[in-house]
Amino acid sequence: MTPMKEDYLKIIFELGGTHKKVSNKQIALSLNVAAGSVTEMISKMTEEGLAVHVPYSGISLTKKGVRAAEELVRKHRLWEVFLVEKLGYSLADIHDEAEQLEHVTSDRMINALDEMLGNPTHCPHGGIIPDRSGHYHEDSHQVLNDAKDGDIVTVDRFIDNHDLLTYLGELKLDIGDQVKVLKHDPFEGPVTVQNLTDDTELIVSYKAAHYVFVK
Amino acid sequence: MTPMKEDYLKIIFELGGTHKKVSNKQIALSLNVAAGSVTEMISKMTEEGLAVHVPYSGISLTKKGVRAAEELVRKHRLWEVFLVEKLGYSLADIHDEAEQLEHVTSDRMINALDEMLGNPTHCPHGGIIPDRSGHYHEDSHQVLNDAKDGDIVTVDRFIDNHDLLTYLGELKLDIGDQVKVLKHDPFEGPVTVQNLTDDTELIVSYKAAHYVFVK
DNA sequence: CAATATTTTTTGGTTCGCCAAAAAAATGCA
DNA sequence: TGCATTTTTTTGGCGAACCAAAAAATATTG
Ligand SMILES: [Fe+2]
Ligand SMILES: [Fe+2]
Ligand SMILES: [Fe+2]
Ligand SMILES: [Fe+2]
Repeated sequence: MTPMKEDYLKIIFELGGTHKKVSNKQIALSLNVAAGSVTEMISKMTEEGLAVHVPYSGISLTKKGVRAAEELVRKHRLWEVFLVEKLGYSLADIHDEAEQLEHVTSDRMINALDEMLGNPTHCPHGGIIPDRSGHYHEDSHQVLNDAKDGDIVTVDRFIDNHDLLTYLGELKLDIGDQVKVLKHDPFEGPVTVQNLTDDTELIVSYKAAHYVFVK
Repeated sequence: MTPMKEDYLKIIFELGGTHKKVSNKQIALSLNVAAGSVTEMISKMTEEGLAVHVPYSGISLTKKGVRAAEELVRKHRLWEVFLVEKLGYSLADIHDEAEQLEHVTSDRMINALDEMLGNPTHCPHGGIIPDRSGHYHEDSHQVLNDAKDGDIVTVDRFIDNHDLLTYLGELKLDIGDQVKVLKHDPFEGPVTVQNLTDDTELIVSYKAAHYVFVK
């Protein structure tokens, strides 16, 4: 198992490789590699029993692959909690550091870290942390953009992309905030919401409104 | 800068590359690589201004190389403190984990970790932790084997090799213990000492007695 | 001061991951 | 259905780091 192989595994998992087939192109785009590199890496992962590949059709994970991916998500998110809680990092800076740490973390280390942090259930972006046995179930599915005008919702989870987080930070929109949806502009225009927590009005871009989960 | 290059740098530093020339063979032996691989890697490090290489004579570090090596030693040792203090690891298990972590640790991260740990000055094996600006000076130089029969000395530092630490753990010889040297057997035989801390008699192998520093 | 032994460098070759471009297959649409 | 577009796979090649074995340089020693 190598860092790049681990990243392929994790990305297939995140793209839905547990329950559906993921395309070569999606993987190539997500990892910023050429399509040919994906074909090659996937064939190795197939030999190792981590993935199933039907040529020209798509890629999905085996049980073993899913288990390994959960383990990585667990490591990634626990390190994120550590960076925020213990080292005073801000939300936008933790992802890249955790991306490195996850690949050099033994089972023993991650379990000790988990305990030290008090067995947290969510990462700082609101994602669920799989437990020791890999149980994992992302819970919020509604996206801010899907909320109707007039709805009052609670911000629950962010996709952890650095630029998005920086943008949301500037907007002062945090996890846990209650917001009232005021209006959706047409033609993929922004969503205007009122943050009830500090009573300010925010204009959230169409794209960002798809990366903010609410309930 | 790559993990392997970093390990070359650190080993040259530890073999004395700051003040003298280190041989190709020493490096190859320490890193378990072929001599040819060392020649190759060193030539890259020379191009990058990290090392100075006089063919057939030896290798030493430039100022830049020394600075980078100190940074790595600092990262390595701070992670070791973390593993013991925060995650409950034992002395013998920390080196290999720290060996991985050191290569994925940003300056920001290590400084935050340093602060979180209360700016420790020594790693769990008794080695000095260079400060933020890289100041570093290993202080104890006398080795257990050099102490004369009858001397009473304090155990100060161990070379952090897993097998050595396991052996010393079985012997119940810890850093801080006061011991009285009883006798040196001839022909590279063991050193017999009395541990004044718990009043037991220990027989320490000739080789191990070179890896235990005292004052 | 040779002759031998050791150390170092050079050479030729491997594997791993990556890429660009060509070829093949699947898909979309007219 | 048939042609064009998109996606995927295949091919040929590259750089990094490794090795084993050959060649060159240095060191030891009788
Ligand atoms: Fe993340
Ligand atoms: Fe990663
Ligand atoms: Fe160590
Ligand atoms: Fe290392």
